[in-house]
Amino acid sequence: MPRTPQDVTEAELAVLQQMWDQGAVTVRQLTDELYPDGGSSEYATVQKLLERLGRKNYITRNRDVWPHMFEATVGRDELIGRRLQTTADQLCEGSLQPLLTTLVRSEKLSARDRRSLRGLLDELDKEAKRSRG
Amino acid sequence: MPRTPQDVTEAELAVLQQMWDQGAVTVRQLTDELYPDGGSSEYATVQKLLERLGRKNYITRNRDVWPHMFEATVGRDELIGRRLQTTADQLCEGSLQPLLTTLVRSEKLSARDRRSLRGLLDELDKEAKRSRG
DNA sequence: CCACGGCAAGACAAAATGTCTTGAGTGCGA
DNA sequence: TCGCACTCAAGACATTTTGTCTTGCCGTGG
Repeated sequence: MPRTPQDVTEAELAVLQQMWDQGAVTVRQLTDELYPDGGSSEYATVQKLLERLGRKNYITRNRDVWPHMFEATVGRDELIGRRLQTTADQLCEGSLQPLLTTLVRSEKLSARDRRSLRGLLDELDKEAKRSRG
Repeated sequence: MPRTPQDVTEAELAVLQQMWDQGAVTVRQLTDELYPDGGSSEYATVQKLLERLGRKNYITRNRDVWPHMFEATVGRDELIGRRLQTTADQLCEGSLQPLLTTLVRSEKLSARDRRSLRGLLDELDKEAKRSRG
């Protein structure tokens, strides 16, 4: 029963969050944010995390500037989508429908949430009508 | 940066799935299903997985029968809910709303899907009104 | 040129996770 | 009753993951 690693680990995610907030950043910037009182070892840690994120194609590295600048190539939304699909694959044979149902049923959904969801559905209706002709 | 273990690992999940399908089961039954050509060591593996699931309170063990019978105390839906919340916590500051949006956008919802979703929302509205007033 | 910081590659340690070993306990049939 | 096969329980173990660190090289600015 082989185990499958995480798409993005917690430490890697912390790096991504910074990039989502700040756009292109250097290793130094990331280190200062993530390990405010860190020394040179933490710097190397961030380097390693970036290397791993790079290997997974979740970021790009601009080598034309000095120091190198890093940027996320995956957005928060896309990562959310991946996680949802993973959950669906593991628990619902790949179907997202049960997730949707669970979410909507979840009582944490406020009246406002419901309203905005309706709006979203309206948009989809319009879109469907338009593309249908 | 401490790492947090998974709620239910893949192997543990395989055990849970069996229980969801079959209800109360013995270690032997699980082993035969999960490791069709397995020997005595796989049996022990399943035992260990059950022990860990038990420690997390995801199953119960009936010691009054021989051999012991095991049963899931967590449902598929509940586990889905936990996973969704985890994703929300990690990527959306705990809010489920972005997950909902992502789902509705990503899944190609048919007109019927949309209608049934609206119906579900109507129910929730009614419920809210009822409990409020 | 030289000190300072960035870069790269790999070593490392702790933890997670799937698996296995072992010894004792339990019930059934000869 | 005894033997036997099966179950239970606890812990040891191997591998992988993951966060961290060490080290040596390199480029740049003073």
